[in-house]
Amino acid sequence: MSEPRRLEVLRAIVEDYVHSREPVGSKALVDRHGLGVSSATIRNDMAVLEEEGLIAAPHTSSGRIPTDKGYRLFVDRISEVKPLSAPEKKAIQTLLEGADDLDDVMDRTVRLLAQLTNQVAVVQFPRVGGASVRHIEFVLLAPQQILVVLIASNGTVQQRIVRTPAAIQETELADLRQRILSAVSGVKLSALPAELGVALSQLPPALRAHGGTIIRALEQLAGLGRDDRILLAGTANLARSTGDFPLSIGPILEALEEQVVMLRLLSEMEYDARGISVRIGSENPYGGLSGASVVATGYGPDAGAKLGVLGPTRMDYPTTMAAVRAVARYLSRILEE
Amino acid sequence: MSEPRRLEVLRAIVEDYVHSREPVGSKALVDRHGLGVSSATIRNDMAVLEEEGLIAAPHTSSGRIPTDKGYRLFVDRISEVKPLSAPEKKAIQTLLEGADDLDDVMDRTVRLLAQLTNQVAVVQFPRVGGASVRHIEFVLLAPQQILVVLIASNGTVQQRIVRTPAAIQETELADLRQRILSAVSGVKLSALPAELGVALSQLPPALRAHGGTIIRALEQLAGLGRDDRILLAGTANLARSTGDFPLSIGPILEALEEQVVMLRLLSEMEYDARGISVRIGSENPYGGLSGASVVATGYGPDAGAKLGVLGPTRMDYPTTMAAVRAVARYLSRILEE
DNA sequence: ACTTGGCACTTGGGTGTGTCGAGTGCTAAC
DNA sequence: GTTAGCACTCGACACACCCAAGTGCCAAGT
Repeated sequence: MSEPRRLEVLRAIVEDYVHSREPVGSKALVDRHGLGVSSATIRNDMAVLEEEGLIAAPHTSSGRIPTDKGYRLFVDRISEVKPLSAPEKKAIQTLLEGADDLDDVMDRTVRLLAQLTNQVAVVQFPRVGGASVRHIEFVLLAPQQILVVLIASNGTVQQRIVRTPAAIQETELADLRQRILSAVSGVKLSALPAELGVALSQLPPALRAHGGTIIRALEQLAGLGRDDRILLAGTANLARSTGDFPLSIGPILEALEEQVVMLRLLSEMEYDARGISVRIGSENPYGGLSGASVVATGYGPDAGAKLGVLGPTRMDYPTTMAAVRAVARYLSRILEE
Repeated sequence: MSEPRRLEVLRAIVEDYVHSREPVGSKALVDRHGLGVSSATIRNDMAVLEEEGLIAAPHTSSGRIPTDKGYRLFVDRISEVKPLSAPEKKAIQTLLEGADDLDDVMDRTVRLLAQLTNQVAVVQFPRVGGASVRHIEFVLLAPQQILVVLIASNGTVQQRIVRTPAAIQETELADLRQRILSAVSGVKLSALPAELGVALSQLPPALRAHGGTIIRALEQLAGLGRDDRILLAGTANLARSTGDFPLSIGPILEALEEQVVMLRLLSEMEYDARGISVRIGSENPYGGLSGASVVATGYGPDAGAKLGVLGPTRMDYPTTMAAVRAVARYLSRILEE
């Protein structure tokens, strides 16, 4: 009863189950995969695998299906990420290169990923934390209304309209802009709040009141910037695989809709040597997502922003992982320019 | 066999079916609703209603369910929009007033609507077409890179970064801004392209090249503004009512994901005297949405932007219509300030 | 001209039974 | 450590059956 063969059996079970959706028995295994042993031997192997908690039988004397633990072992030790085909790579590249806007790039990416994997795709907007301040602009819209614009070095633009308690002069505003801009130009967005605090304390008292209002707005722009936005695509793919999910897909849709949940989910993933993170079924922190798996990875300069897909536990991990990795790479490259 | 009673029967069938989900029979009708006649009479009425295509029997000798046509008659002639309860109104108001940002308002609105109706809520961002130009700003980010910002009177801000073929001076840019702004300040966004064309032709030749680049960007900002964005909430509500939809919910999720489809859908709705538009089942143009009904209305100054909910044909129309109308009103009021 | 009671008929759903096939676990032999 | 064989277990399916709900229609009543 050799160890390598047992792993081979597990791999075969996973692969068969993934594309038949049905419990797989010992006989079917020896038929489909040319293992050089008889079904009885496989049965013995399967008994051991079951004892180890890697596979389970839905009911007495039916075939076996992989457990979450079984998938985990499969992903970690058995499977190999299989590279995408050349035409696929080509398609990814041309599609992403055709985008003009950052919004457009992200939109195309998420759709592409959904289509490629036939699952729900999730991408998080690039984090602005690593970017720095490129420009700041204040525009007086009305005596007590100021448009505050913050442009980051990665091309993202944040804006917000604030009301000031008292009227402010155009010249006064220009002065403020000059002072604040010179204080924070080139500063990393993550360090912006601190620098703004310093800048505020150095303002002449006459400018303090309005300066405070504006600086608070800037802090918000830097903080809750675009990096807390996520994009979804392919939710319809969930419906196709009804039955793959133990419960209904309701809780999953709920989770997807709650950006906060998804953000936490993505940020909590840990990355293995291959740079891809997989959360399988019950490994997911949020209860509604047991029965679902998440395959994600980081992208961009410091891999700070995340992107990934969500699908049934019974998913084709090698292909999915390949697609996720490939899309992340191409996206990183596009964003670099 | 009086006409009024037949309508009463139809109403009773719709109401019963809506909250029992089961075909309703003649006996159950006389029991639950105190119609002063026997079940045999009701049967005769139902036979007529069936002949008129207002109700149908799923199989021989089972109860009847309303057809799309039946719902239509119900909505048009029988039902009354029932006002929301005072606490509900209060809740809407306080929730919406707590928002600070336009984005925040829209986000709260769509969630609110989903929760109120237990269905999928859709809101379209306010149209900018009716709004006018409040301010224009050009920011020189790099010698050949200009940030173009367009602020509309309704508070929406559009921005875009354009590259110019040749370097441009700060002073030159300020001059351009001055000329263009004075030409289009206060102009309706819908009329902006025309006015920009005039402005361009009046520019001194030296400014033409850069001016053209910038003006093209402005045109785009005015055109494909925020009004083509929609927000969704409550998709999980679809899952709860599996079985209400003849097919799977897949096509519906697909349609919801395609902003273009939803935008067309919303814009094509026609509004009756009550100002609320209802599309029932097969009345929907897009095939994937047969089996679903849409209740929508306009909001904002000229009711140009739309908002509504999507749910199973078997929905509680009076309550849903009331909720949609109420939310639209409160939203309009909030946006006015 | 409606309304009503009565009755025969239809049908989906639930239940119980029997059969079939896939699959297991175990034991004894190789 | 592997294999063949065998008894056993279930789920899935088909079939028969009955029941309750409901209809359609007819003849009688108002």
